[in-house]
Amino acid sequence: MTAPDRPSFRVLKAEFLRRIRARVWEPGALIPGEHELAAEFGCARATINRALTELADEGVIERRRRAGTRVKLSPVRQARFEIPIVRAEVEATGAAYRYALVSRALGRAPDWLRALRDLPDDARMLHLVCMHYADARPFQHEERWINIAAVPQVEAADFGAVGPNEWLVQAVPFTDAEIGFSAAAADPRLAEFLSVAPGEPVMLAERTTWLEGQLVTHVRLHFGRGYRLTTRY
Amino acid sequence: MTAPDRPSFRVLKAEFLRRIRARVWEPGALIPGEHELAAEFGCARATINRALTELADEGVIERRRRAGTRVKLSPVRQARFEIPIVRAEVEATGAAYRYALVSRALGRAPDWLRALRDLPDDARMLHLVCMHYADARPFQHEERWINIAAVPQVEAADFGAVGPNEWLVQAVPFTDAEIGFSAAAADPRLAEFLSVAPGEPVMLAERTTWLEGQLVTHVRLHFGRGYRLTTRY
DNA sequence: CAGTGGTCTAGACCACCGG
DNA sequence: CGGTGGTCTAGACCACTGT
Repeated sequence: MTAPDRPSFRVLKAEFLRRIRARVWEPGALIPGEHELAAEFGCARATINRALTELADEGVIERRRRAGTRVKLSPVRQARFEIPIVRAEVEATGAAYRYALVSRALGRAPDWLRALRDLPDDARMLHLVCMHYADARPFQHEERWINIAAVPQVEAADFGAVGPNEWLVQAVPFTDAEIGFSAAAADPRLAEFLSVAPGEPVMLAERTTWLEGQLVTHVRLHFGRGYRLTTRY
Repeated sequence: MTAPDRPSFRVLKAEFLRRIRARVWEPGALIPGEHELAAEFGCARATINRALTELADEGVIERRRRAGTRVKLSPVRQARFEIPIVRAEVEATGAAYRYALVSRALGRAPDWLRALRDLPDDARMLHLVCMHYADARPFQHEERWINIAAVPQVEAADFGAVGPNEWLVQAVPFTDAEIGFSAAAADPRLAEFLSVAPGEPVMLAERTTWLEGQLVTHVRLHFGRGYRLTTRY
């Protein structure tokens, strides 16, 4: 007989998951408290807590003070997608990345954007349109507004060589963001940029980012044919 | 003067993020070790560790034993999307959920699926087509294959009342999964199901799930007009 | 108001890995 | 080899909330 080691939190997580899968702990049921589990496994409560906290974070169980821990009835599965900068995304496919600036203009925020993000009437924005290519193939069309009040130094950047995405990442890193993906039809202008047929379906990502509550940028990204957002979970 | 409280790990996370944003800790640079930070903030090393571990988990910093902790050069931002079951997704919008089975048939796996997921030639599958509605509006068209070898009891289910998604979640919970989103054009048959124009862009999700390495199910989900996958991060 | 989970501590041991 | 982060412990205090 080998004396069983004290279990690590990974072992505990796996065991708890096994019990849930095996219906030892049924959906909706209360599972034993942390003290009880610590006694059962002969480990510290903190170790049990770490395992359960991570399972809760993953959406498998639900924990509430006083009420205890329950197996979720309908587990909310979560998928994590990495949102890299375009250059990295293109280069990861083995293709050469090329960037081109289409237009650059200063002006007021368009009405829809002011309404969407609650901007002042006179908010000055830098409006950029650019293209990203994988080898010679159009990869992504980018239309972006940057809030000059939030990033004053952007006026000095010309974006001829470096794309606004990369520029912003190094100038204003680690912002809060909201992103949405949908399917859109390529209008004739966009179709030409992306070398697709007019009306062809393309993936559209819209992202807004803030720093300390102030809008930094809003961008509409249309992807070329065949783009697929994928992950395991 | 009030004596400053010992900082919580949340406070520490915020402070570390502030230092990174403010370039006190520059991209690529080594940050102080845990012992040093614990001394600076007058708290336990475990508290520092929790804050840094979470930041590493979020892709902001990179940690390696012996080498220390560095601010990531190109932060890989991650977005988390919740993947609920259809019923919950529809009901969350305030609409009434309705489900309808279109067809149910036993047979072999189609060639493309056998090739895609490396199934044996004679793998027997249950093929299902069904629709999900939000009030009277088509919400999602579902075409699914279920591996009978993995879920033998599926042969007894008729799916007239309960959709295969919900049935599987309660029969085979917590599987591994791969999911991909793309934009597709509605073919005439699909367009009719979804009440969209033929050729209109719709979001397509393809998901494959396994249990202990064995394929459980593969499903193609086409969403109705206006579907949007969205999150903050 | 009592019992649950959430957090922190001070210390310890150890795996890893760069020099 | 030695210093870093990774993990665990035994205990403590506390916030929250169901009864």
